[in-house]
Amino acid sequence: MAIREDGKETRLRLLEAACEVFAEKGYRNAKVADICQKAGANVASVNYHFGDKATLYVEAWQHAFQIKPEMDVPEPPGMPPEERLRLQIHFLIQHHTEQGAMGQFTRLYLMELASPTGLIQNVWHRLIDPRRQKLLDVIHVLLGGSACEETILFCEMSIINQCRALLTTRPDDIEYLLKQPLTPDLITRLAEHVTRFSLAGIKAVGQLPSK
Amino acid sequence: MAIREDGKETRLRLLEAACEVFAEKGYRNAKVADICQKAGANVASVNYHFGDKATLYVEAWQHAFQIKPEMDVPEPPGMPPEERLRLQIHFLIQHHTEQGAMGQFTRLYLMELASPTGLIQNVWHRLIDPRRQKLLDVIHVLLGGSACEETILFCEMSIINQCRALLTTRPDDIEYLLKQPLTPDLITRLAEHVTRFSLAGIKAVGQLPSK
DNA sequence: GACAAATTCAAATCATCATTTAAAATTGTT
DNA sequence: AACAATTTTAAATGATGATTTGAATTTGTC
Repeated sequence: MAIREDGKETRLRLLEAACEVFAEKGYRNAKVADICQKAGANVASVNYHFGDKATLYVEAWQHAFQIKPEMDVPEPPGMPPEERLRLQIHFLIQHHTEQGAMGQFTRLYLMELASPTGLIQNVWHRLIDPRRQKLLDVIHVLLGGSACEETILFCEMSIINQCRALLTTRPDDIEYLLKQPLTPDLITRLAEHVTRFSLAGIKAVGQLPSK
Repeated sequence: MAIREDGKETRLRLLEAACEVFAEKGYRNAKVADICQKAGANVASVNYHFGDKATLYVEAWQHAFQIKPEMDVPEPPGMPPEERLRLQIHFLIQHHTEQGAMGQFTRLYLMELASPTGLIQNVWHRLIDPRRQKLLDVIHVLLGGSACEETILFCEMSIINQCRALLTTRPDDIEYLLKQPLTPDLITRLAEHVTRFSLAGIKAVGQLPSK
């Protein structure tokens, strides 16, 4: 019986192409044809290897997450919470312009946050919740421990939504809003701004009596 | 020569239905058929009265903005900048769940911010810039006057993107993220959070040496 | 009431994509 | 080399939605 292995290569190329295209366009706007072309494969290959576009999306997610080790934000023990928050924010904001697996995953992640497909419900908890928990932990510490859960979650929203913007807004519009070209340096400054802005925000809402 | 006027009524119903549907679904996900059904008109009427979906979108924008007077955030003279910022934030966040013309325009506006169509470039400046300028003014004052333009624009992004989230995130996801049902009361608390968070953020980045 | 212009309507057409099909090509095994 | 399972391919099919068409219908004017 013949057990060919060459199909697995195509499958892999499809996964990688899918990551790129989904990360750039989002699920809805990504065309199966584009993915196949980028992968150098026939349109029918998506159906052959994955069944349909939705399944390809889910598998692309899982594939992008394979590189998990380098995905994690480094957190040396003893690092002050302010610094941990800074790292997480820079991580979210900067990686979306980065080449490589890490940037790709971040783009995929923020894209799903921006316009959720609901297709990865199962995958989501396993992949995202641990990362989310880290952010919540830092916020919790920064709030001073006495804050109610709602406050923590509100702060999380404030931070995530500031970070999301870079992804969900067209580059043209960002340049129009900020009145300057979107350089890596600008992104760094923006990350720094979001950090300071959010640190102060957290401290401020932490001083209120919790409900 | 006959000059019938009854067509104008249909045109108006189409505009109002278009506002609602576009505001709810965004340009891409809004179906011409849905708009027509809501307006009680035939599908062909969009073509007859407006030419195509894109033109209908632009005209819906202009229509939604007709109610301009009540659109403006009230700003009694002598009101402290903190209070002016609070009003603007509550305005942005709360109106998107509100009935009526004001809420509709806010939804349309935030929806275009969330996924820009690029169709209303011409309309945008005339309609949005004055409103945007008000927010920038308040931020400028709160920053203490010595801040560079980039800082002002960064703060604007921070605030707008916090407000956008409520619109660009599916209600289900908001409830999941915040772990509670999305009631008007929750929205009020969220608006209050964004206000405090942002006020502190602005004050903090205003104390840095400007570049 | 009859006419002409304006408006509505149901159905047809187009365009865009995802998905399926069935034939052709390739690979591993003998 | 021959064969069978696997993979690729071009072309067909389907589904969804926007747009167009041309025949009714309605309205204002005479």
